Amino acid sequence: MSGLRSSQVAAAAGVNPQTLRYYERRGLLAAPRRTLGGHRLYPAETVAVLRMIKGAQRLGFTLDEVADLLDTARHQGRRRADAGLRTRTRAKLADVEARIADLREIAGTLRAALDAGCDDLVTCADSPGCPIPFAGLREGTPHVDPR
Amino acid sequence: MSGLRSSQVAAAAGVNPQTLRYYERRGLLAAPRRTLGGHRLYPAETVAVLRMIKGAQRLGFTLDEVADLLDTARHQGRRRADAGLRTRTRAKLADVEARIADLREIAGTLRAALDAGCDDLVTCADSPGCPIPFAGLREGTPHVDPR
DNA sequence: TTGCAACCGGTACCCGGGTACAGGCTTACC
DNA sequence: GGTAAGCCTGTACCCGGGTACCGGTTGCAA
Repeated sequence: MSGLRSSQVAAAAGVNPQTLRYYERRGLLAAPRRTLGGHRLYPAETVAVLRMIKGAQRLGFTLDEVADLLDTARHQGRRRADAGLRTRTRAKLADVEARIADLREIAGTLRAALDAGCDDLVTCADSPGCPIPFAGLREGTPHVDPR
Repeated sequence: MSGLRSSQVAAAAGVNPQTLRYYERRGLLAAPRRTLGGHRLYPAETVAVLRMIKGAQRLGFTLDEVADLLDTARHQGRRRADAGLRTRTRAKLADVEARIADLREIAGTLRAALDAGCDDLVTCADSPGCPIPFAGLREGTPHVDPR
C-alpha cells in the first residue's frame, strides 16, 4: 500500500472528499502523488494536517490565514520557526477576547430588554427612555464584525 | 415636503441607498409611496426602523428573523403583542451565551498554546502530549458556528 | 431649456467556505 | 473481460448580506 485514496483521507479526517480538492486549490494541501491513472495518493500525515486545519478554523482562523501559517511553518522550517505562529496566535487571542467582550455587551442588552418587557420593536427603537435592546446601540458602535 | 428621498433616509440611518431597495425586496421595509415619476418617498419613521434593524442585527438576529419580528409586531399589533418578541429574545440570549462559552474555551486553548510555546503546526496537531491549540479540538466538537 | 444629480429596475458580482453535478476515465474484484 | 464503485476535471450553485454596474427616467435649479 503506497498511500491513501481521497475518500479514505476524507473519512479519516471527517471531511467531504470534495473538500480535499478544494483545499488543494486553496493552497492548504500540497498536490499529492498520483497513480498512473491520475488518482491522488495521499501520505498518511495529510489526515493530521486536515485535523489541524479544522482545529485552527475552530479557533477563528480563516482558510487564508491557515494557508499562510502552514506556509510559514514549511518554509522557515525548524530553525527560527515559531515567530510567525506565536505572533499570530497572540493576535488571534486578542481578537477572540474582543469578540467575547462584544458578545457580553450584547447579552447584557438582551437581558435588559427582557427585564424591561418591551413590546413593540419599532416604538422601542424610537423612544429614548426605554432601555431597549434595539435602540441601545443606535448611535455609533457599528465597528463590530460579529463573525 | 412630503417625505424623504432614498438617499436622505440612507444617510440618516447610515446605510447604503441600495440597501433600502434590498430590504424592501427582503420584506424588511414596506414599499413606500412614490412621486408621480416613480421615485420613492419615505416617511420619517423609516429611519427608526432602519436603526432598529441594524441594532437587531448587531444583537445577532438574521435579516429573516428581523423581518419576522417586524411582521409579528405589525400584525398582532398592540394587544397580545409581546409574546413573539420576548420568546425570541430569550432564545437569542441563550444563543449568544452559548457563543460566549464557546469562545471562552477557544481563548483558553489559544492561551495554552502560547504557554506551551509550540512550534510547528503539523507536528503539534499530531503529538498527543502537547497541549496544543490545533489538536485540542480534534475529536468531535464540530458543533459550533462561530459566526 | 438645458444640464446634471439622483433615482429607477434588472442583473451581476463580492466575500468565505464549501457542495453538487455532469460526463468521462480508472481501479478493483469476480 | 465485465461491471460497479470510485475517482478525475470543470463548472455551477448554495448560504447571508449586501454592493456595483447598466442604460434609461425624473427632479430640480440656474
